[in-house]
Amino acid sequence: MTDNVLLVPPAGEPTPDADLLAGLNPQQLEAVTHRGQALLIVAGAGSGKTSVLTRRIALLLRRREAWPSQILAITFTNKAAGEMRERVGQLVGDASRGMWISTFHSACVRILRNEAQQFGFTKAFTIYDSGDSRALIKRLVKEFQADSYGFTPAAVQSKISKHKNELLDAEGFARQANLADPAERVFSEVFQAYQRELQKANAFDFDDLIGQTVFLFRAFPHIADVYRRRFRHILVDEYQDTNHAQYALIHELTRPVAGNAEPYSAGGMMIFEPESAPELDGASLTVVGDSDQSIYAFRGADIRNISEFERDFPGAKVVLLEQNYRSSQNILTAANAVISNNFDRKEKKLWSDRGDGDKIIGFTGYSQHDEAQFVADEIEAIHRAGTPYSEMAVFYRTNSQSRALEEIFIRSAVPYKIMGGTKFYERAEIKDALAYLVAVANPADSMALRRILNKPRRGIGDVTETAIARFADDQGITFREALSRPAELGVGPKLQAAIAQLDETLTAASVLMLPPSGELAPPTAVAEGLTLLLTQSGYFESLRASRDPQDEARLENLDELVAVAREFARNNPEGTVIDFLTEVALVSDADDLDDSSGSVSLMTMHTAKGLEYDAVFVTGVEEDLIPHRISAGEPGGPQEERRLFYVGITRARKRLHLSLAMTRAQFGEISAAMPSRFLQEIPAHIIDWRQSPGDVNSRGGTQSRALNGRRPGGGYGGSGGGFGGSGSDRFAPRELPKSSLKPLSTSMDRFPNRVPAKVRDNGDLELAAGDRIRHDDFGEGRVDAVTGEGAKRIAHVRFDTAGLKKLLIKIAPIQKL
DNA sequence: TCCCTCTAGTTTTTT
DNA sequence: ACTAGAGGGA
Repeated sequence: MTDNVLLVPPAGEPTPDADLLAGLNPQQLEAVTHRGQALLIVAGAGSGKTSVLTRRIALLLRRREAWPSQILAITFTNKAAGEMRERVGQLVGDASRGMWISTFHSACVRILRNEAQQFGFTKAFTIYDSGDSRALIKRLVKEFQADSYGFTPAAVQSKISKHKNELLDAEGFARQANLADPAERVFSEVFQAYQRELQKANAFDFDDLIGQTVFLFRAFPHIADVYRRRFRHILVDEYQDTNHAQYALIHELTRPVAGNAEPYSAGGMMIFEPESAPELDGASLTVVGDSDQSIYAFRGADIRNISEFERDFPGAKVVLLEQNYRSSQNILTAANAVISNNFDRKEKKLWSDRGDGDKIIGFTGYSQHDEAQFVADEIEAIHRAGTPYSEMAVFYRTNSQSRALEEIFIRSAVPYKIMGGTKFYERAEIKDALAYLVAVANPADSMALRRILNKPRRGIGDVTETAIARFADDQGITFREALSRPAELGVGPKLQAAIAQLDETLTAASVLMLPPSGELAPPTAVAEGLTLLLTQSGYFESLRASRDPQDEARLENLDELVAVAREFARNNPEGTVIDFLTEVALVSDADDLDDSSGSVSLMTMHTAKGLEYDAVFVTGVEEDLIPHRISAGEPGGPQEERRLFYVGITRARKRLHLSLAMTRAQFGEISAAMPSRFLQEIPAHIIDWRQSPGDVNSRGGTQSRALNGRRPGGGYGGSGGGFGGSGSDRFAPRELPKSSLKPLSTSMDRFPNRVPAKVRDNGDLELAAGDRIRHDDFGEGRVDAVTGEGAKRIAHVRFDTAGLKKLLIKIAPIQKL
């Protein structure tokens, strides 16, 4: 550690801090100014917790209660960390430099890089993302024939992850495992082999980053003490989503420091203690959270961490923030009504003084595309009324739901951006390129080497790969070292040449990116090294020569990656390959949100946590989706789903739309969907149904199972819920027309907005203002105007019946008349 | 070793 | 509906 490690804050006149306390309500004020060992801020959605957290930090700095280097703030995403850093910076300026504001994972990486050599790793360790560890586990499952015990790689991976989150490592598991059970024994073997491979590859998986840090602290108390002395104020955001390992980490860090320390070395730096060092109190801990927003139990988050905080930290102060500054009252009423159905929760009611606001808008589509069309139309209408696209978001439960939305958005020329889904860094070509970098930065990582061995095609297959691995084993050298001795591998001359070529390429890149000790690589080294690797390996060339049209996009993606590397160099002039790889490994979906892009954001409700928008669309509000089918069987599942829905609702500032479809295609099959039970938990009078489930039922002529199964004894409109139609259209079961008994398939043909699987291409169809056109779904209309260029030309069409629409000329199902 | 065809599983959420 | 992976043939 190179930063200041002062124990006593510097003396000095406190700077006026009235601005930091201005505009806070009494509870917020308390949360900002309370001083003590432990503080729990129970912050309902939209209650200004980020503001409270940043002001609390700013006040500590402004009043000279702490050096920046004594502050550790943990957030859930890198984006949240960046935002917090910026906001603290705005309040106190340069004084904010030197703070650690990061995610659990980033903070642990930083610690591990300092201390890795203490337990058999090097500073250059790599981080395996889930895909990497899955690949490794897959190999091991095969090797140990664990599949014959019913273990899939996915199952093994999640089991290992669960244990690690509980701080049970491979050895620990083996010690307490029931070895009489062959399945358990084979799992234990795979677990141990997995851990050995990681260690051999000088790599950590995501869970290890946290778990190994805790083990490090427990095994080497003097190292832990370094960090305990350093961090005097620890703040944790989204505390309800911490898992056991993270909880343990916080506990380790907030432990008091024992006296009489010996001189010791840490992070390569000698630190001397006076003989009779006084015992030091544990760091002051502030956690912020809301158990109603706990949505990560599936990955080990333990709600008890927050619900039992007061027991864990006796004397803790608890502050409750209930006033909501984000949403209008109707939205909050809906949110409160929904969440109050969860039993076993502390009563908490959000309230707002901003008035009722608009009603919640409901819509039921015939199909998912119909639903998507409603969303697109509504977005256009709101946009025309003056709300920028970037202030709108569409949420869904599962990533696969984004497809239908995307198809309709493209056709309707709604600018959108999908967060998550197939992530940039998970694309095969990007992973390949990164594997090249890893192969240089961390030669111990044979996984990376195996990945690039035959990319591009070099004629190196399974047989040759095994030969290399065996040679390495026999000689007691690494996989990487084996590559530099091709002649001894016992493979043909062609293969020898190919291997030698790869070896040369890696060596050349290594010279460029990792100059001999002491020397600093130039900032551009990473981008240049990457280009060199991809060029000299023939990777670029093979893509360019390919006839596969997708390879063009892959080339573009790689260009993008090189650009990312350049950008990284600009922001981190001293950043190494390792730093670059670390950053890339730890970015998440929520991180690359670009608010200035002028696009509507599409994302899962999980990704939406912590964000807010003027207008929010929660789509697919159906049984089996939210709550998701799989959650039904899990203890606490439906309750967690309800919290997830609650999170979705509370993201909206002014306008909330809840939509669903009568039918939904999944696995290529169309099936009927039922309205979600959560819909009925919202008071009927605050929902304005543009088209209620009842409307669709009677008008569309489908006898929907959706409504059959749901009818409570007293019919709809009973206590506190139900699907009121808009006005006179109110749904009444007895009004169902006879035609409603038609088979589903017949009426299905009439469902509007079916989207063909293949994208249509109108070539360079020319349209001008005044032209008449016909659209497959919307009928005839007149072109008002044409905007945009080339493939992105957009026709603004006034349809005779369907009204104003924007269409992407190239792909819209239209004909000129 | 590569390429083609067939099959099976997929879609819960993620640092 | 789609895709990754397996398996068989060149």
